[in-house]
Amino acid sequence: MLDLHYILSNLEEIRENNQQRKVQVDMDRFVALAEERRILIQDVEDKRSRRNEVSRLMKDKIPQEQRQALIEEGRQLKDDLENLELRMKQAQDDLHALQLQIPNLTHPEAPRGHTDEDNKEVKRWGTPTRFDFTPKDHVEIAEALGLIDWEQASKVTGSKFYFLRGDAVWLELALQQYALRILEQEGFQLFTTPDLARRDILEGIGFNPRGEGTQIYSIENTDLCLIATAEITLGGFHQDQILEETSAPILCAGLSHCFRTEAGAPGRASRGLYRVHQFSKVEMFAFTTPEQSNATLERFLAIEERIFQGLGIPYRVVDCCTGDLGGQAYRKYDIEAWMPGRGEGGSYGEVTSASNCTDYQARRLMIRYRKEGEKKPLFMHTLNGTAIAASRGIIAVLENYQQADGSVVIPEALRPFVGKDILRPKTTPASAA
RNA sequence: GGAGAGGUGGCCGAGUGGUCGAAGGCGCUUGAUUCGAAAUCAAGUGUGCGGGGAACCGUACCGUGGGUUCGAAUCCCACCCUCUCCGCCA
Repeated sequence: MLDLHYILSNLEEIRENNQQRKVQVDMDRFVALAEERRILIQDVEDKRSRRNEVSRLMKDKIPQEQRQALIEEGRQLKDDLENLELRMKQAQDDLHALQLQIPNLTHPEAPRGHTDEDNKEVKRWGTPTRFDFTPKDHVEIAEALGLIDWEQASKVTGSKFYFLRGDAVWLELALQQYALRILEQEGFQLFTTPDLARRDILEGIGFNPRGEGTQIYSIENTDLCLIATAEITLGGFHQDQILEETSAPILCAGLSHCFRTEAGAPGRASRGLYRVHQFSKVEMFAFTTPEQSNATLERFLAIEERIFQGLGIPYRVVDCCTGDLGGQAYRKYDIEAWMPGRGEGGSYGEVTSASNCTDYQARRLMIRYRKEGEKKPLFMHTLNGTAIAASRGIIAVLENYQQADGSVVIPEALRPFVGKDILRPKTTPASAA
């Protein structure tokens, strides 16, 4: 959410930005509602002021006649207020709803464009893995190794769910541990977070849990939702707090499950683990001062690169264009890992995403800090970035490290956590079914 | 899940209808004292919203949402959360 007064005094900039970001908001209506709200607030406060005055007069001993007149006036004020307050609240709610639709401002260097095809590749690391055999995709590899069960999952939960089994369990835990170890070294506080959060936290972070096409599962008869990312719980952690400037940047790493309905995201390049309803993820989150946030985004990207370089997985970095930023982000970098089994002859697939949300989330969640010499508390900046999404990490490992005989070599960095160097197809038929 | 107690400012804690944005204490800031510090003394010290160039003025906020009343931190109702005991359970 952007600041109301900033919007009103920079209308042209906002209109232009909305257009760049492919978001349509009726700004004329916004301005009209803002004015209506202002007038109603003024009316309401005038009435309240008189009401307080009347009650102040009445606490002293006064002639019965005067008292009766004041009581009458008080009753009248009460009726008037009831009506005015209702209209004020309506105007406020309507304005707020529109305000939420207005996307964040955009970093001046973010590429302009409409779709992810306009994202700008800023870096490549490694070269796409070459094989002297025809590489398989992770679904086939996992099948041969007995690592993922889709069929039984479909009975239990329906499509786009899975059971990891056998060594895939170690692999998933290994990826999490590997990432968490690095983040601890980088000075992050580690968390495992709730997998659910209240609706207003989701909304504060910028998710819309209601309505058609929502990505969010809701829990019936409660105000809780399954989280789509630990960004939600970590960001909500400091809601309504005023923090010390000296504590910034606050770096948090959270492990959680992530749940996504994936409404309206069919087929395409979403085979296997690529797009699923549930996965586990280690997420980075930062609360920073405004001066720190740009550098912190670069730092997040550097950490993500460290993680994928450590795994020896080739990747490229893209600077996301205006149309692909989402509402909250001021700037966003994605890492796309090389996935040999993806598409025809392999392609890069998104594995991380790091965003600087500036004060957009903090304003909604009231996360502030006190700056030396400033009277008013200021909004913090928030950033989030993927350390490792286990599901896509598994894809990248299986596909890049597959061998001609169907086995998969475990990347050096993961071996201490997996407890083995190589995953081999079972030579004897699996007895457990 | 059952019984009881409770949720007040950065923290502790008083307050049962108007004199309460709220006593007192701690903390913090500034000043006095001191060579300096501690101790002591004095003053200040919440947030949002509206207006204003500003000083400031108005308004709201005592877990959340409703209600009673001319007037609610205070009375009533519902919900949420915390603590203690019991039950259940990983």
